[in-house]
Amino acid sequence: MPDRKSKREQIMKAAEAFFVARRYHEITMEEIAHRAGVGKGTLYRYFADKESLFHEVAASGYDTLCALVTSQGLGKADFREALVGTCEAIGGFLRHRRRLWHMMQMEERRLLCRHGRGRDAWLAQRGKLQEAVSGVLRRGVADGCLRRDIPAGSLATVLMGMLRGSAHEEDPESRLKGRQVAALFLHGASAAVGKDGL
Amino acid sequence: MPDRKSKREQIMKAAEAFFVARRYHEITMEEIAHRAGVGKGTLYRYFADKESLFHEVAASGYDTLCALVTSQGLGKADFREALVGTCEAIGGFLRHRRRLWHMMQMEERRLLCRHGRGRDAWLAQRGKLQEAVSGVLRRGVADGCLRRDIPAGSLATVLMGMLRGSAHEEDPESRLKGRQVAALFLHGASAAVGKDGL
DNA sequence: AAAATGGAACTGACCAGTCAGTTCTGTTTC
DNA sequence: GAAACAGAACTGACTGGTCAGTTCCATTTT
Repeated sequence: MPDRKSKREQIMKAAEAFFVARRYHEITMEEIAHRAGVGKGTLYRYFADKESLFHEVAASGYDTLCALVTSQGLGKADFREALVGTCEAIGGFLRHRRRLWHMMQMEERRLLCRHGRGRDAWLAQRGKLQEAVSGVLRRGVADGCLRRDIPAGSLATVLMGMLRGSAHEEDPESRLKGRQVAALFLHGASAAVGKDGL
Repeated sequence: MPDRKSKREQIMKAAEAFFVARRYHEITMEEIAHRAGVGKGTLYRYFADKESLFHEVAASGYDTLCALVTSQGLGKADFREALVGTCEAIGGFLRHRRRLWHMMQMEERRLLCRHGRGRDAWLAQRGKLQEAVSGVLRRGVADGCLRRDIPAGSLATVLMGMLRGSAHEEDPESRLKGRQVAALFLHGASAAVGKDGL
């Protein structure tokens, strides 16, 4: 039945379910083991300790997110399509896996206070996402669609903030769609703008 | 010397210093007591337990933030000034007290998973901030400066996201000023915009 | 003197991580 | 094909340490 790799994933899945719902110190390894359907000792055959397990689950979120942006954003030929794709990809992730995102933030905070390999590896992964989004925007600059006075990196950070903000909205009615955020990002909230915007 | 109220603040200040730097379970009440220059027993004369202490520190962040927006944003007569003031106030807070903000996020997550008075009180406080920012924007709508097709509340959420995003930028060089974020919010990142933007 | 405090000592709950013993799986031998 | 074997994978009871919260009393403050 499940080979080694899939058992690892099975453990991570169980761990994620708990870690995203409660705080680190409120989760016991026993619970995780139980949910994963393995013995407690088995956890330690796959992960060095609780901290590593937490870290790996958090880090996996970046992998998912990067893959999404790469396929939905960088993959598109037209800049506007790429922008909307990026917004939809990131927005969807933030909406459906909000708690995982929060877990990533917690892990980030922990790592950034420290120094060394763990910190650098994390920053590298975060940088990859930043780079992917910036890549989409740089194409917009090259196409003459985006202003040149603000670096693409800064624009990317702001765009991601907008997406995070709008994903934060509880009420699905008043939550902006990816396309709307993209339009807002492009043309702003000023009144002097056509309805559709893109 | 210090009266009851100021000793309470002294404890909260010490607690904040620890809680923003490490995780909940990594902080001991003894450390906090020591840093605050009080006995461990005394902590429990001011706060019911560790959880309450954490909560009160986190909640105090919202008080500060609301006060800032009210004075720097809602206080201004002209909409554009109010917008810039709001951006600078929130941006400054997020930059200088980033870790406190993060602590607030953690507490929020904890409370939103639950039900009852704690949750409602927190949402009320968060609502006050949202309301303050929306208030500034509603004035913009009334003045005809802002588009009417998106509710002020949604615009406020997006604006706060932009501010959070730009405050997140480590490098002070490439970090956008409050005024720039305001301009970006108003007119977007599209190339068809004058340099200054406001 | 009454109230508040510092801080040491204590208690009981809790849990990460360990390890001796068990089960599973694949291989070799007869 | 079955018996014997090897060792990897797994298990869960156990241990040692930690820490929140309490209690107590000598000391300070009001």
